[in-house]
Amino acid sequence: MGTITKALNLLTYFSESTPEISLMDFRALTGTDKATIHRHLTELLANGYLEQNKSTRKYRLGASILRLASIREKTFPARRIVSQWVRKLSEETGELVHASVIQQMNMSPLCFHDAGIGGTRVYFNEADILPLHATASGHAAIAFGPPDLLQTISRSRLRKFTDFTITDFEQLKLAVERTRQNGFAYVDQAYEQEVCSLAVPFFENDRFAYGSISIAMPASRMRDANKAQHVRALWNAAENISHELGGTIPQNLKNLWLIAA
Amino acid sequence: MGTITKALNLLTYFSESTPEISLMDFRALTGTDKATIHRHLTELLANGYLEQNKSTRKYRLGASILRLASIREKTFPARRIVSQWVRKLSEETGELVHASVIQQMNMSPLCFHDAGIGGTRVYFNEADILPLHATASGHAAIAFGPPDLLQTISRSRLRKFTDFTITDFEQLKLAVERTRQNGFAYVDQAYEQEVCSLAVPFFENDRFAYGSISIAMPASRMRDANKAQHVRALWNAAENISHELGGTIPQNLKNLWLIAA
DNA sequence: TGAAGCAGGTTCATTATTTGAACCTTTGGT
DNA sequence: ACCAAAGGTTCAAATAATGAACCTGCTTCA
Repeated sequence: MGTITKALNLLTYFSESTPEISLMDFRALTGTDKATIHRHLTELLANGYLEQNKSTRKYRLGASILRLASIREKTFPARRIVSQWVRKLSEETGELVHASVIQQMNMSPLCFHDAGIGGTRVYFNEADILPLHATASGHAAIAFGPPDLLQTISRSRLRKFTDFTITDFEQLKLAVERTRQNGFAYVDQAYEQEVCSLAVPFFENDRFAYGSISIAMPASRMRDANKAQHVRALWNAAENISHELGGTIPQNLKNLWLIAA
Repeated sequence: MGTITKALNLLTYFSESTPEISLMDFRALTGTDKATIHRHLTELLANGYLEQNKSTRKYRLGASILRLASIREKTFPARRIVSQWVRKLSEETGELVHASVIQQMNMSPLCFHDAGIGGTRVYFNEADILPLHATASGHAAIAFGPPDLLQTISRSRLRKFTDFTITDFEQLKLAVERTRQNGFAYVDQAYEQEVCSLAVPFFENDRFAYGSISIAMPASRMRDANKAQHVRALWNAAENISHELGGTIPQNLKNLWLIAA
């Protein structure tokens, strides 16, 4: 792991519940020597990726991040585009909907929306990163994303989150194959207990998925009838998102969708 | 300059007008060897700070930045707080208003708003970083911000932007002293031709300025009458912003404002 | 009040990582 | 099918990152 990654890794410890972190906190979190951490923090500070609370000396995320986020959204408004469809889908279905993009070995959430009609709610934290092997989002990404994803995953251990989590690579390959044939991913309680989810990929080019959009719901509310309905709604959203992102659904996948719908 | 800074520096080349950059572009921009740049880009890519356009192989800002920005705004909503006052001030005065935070040797813009009533408009690019010595924002920051700022500046050359730019450190010290005594900064066409600006600091603690809020206007529209009015409006905005950020205006500065108002 | 404890921050010799010239590979144009 | 240009990789040389030890300033408690 290079120095850059080590430094950037420090930023990932911030979250809604942990907005400020001290030097010693970082040492406890990372196990690295405090001199090293301090130098990394200083450099991040100098570049505006962190700010320091002058009285507590704790660090928080800095203003440079906002500047960059603003540039990205103005020039490649993936979040804005995706979020309107996520919201629409959530309001139509009454379930939690989220969209995530492929990042290395994980799915990084772009946005989510919970219309929250039902009595039980699925918890979702935008700051969390989702594993590829244990979520419908991830399966959709593996099935329709960059072809090297599967191979990359094969080199790492598959963490067990629940009793349903797939931890065997061959089984994962089967699940991915099923996803390819169905044109959507379905994962049942493999990441969180009592939560199952559906997902389909969206595209910013005409080759590999850029990310996926997913409906997560309490297992108790999942019926075959609404499952088919949800999948159709997801396909529709994915088509619109891909179009607005300047991408297209690959022909073979599109055919699948047309036949099934 | 450490490796981290070199890598993060690559991100600063992105802007609204340059949303995608290729490896060779980077080489031309930085002058560094392409192997080095490539490794840096790969590491930024792996951490989601960049994404790669699969067809052109060019790089663009990544989704991790959005995630971090979202966390920062949820836990320390400086931009949201500041932007409402910036907007209000712009609408009241009909001029361009912007707020920036102190970052190392520069001011990093948080947000701006241009009510655009006048025939001539001041151009403002959110992605640009403002020099401390040549802008009212900067003078306000030096005068009321961390005490080491002046010393840091003394070690670097003061770049000449226009014929009015202060390039002599002693002169800058005088201008800062004047700013301290007035309780606001006034800079006349020192950064851009025909643009002059007023600025006052705001605080997120009770010691040193966190940033400054500024009105920029065509030199032709600047009159002593509206200047006094603008300064009062800025003071009011700075007081409100500081309060919402959890900071307070230091007593000596507050006295100045009370007497002058 | 003053001594101890602790967190933040700094130094410097050691060590490991970054670096870039040269090389290989892929892509796009003619 | 070729060439040129850009993307990407390798490996010895050089430079920058590392962490134990040290310093400093703040808080706490006898």
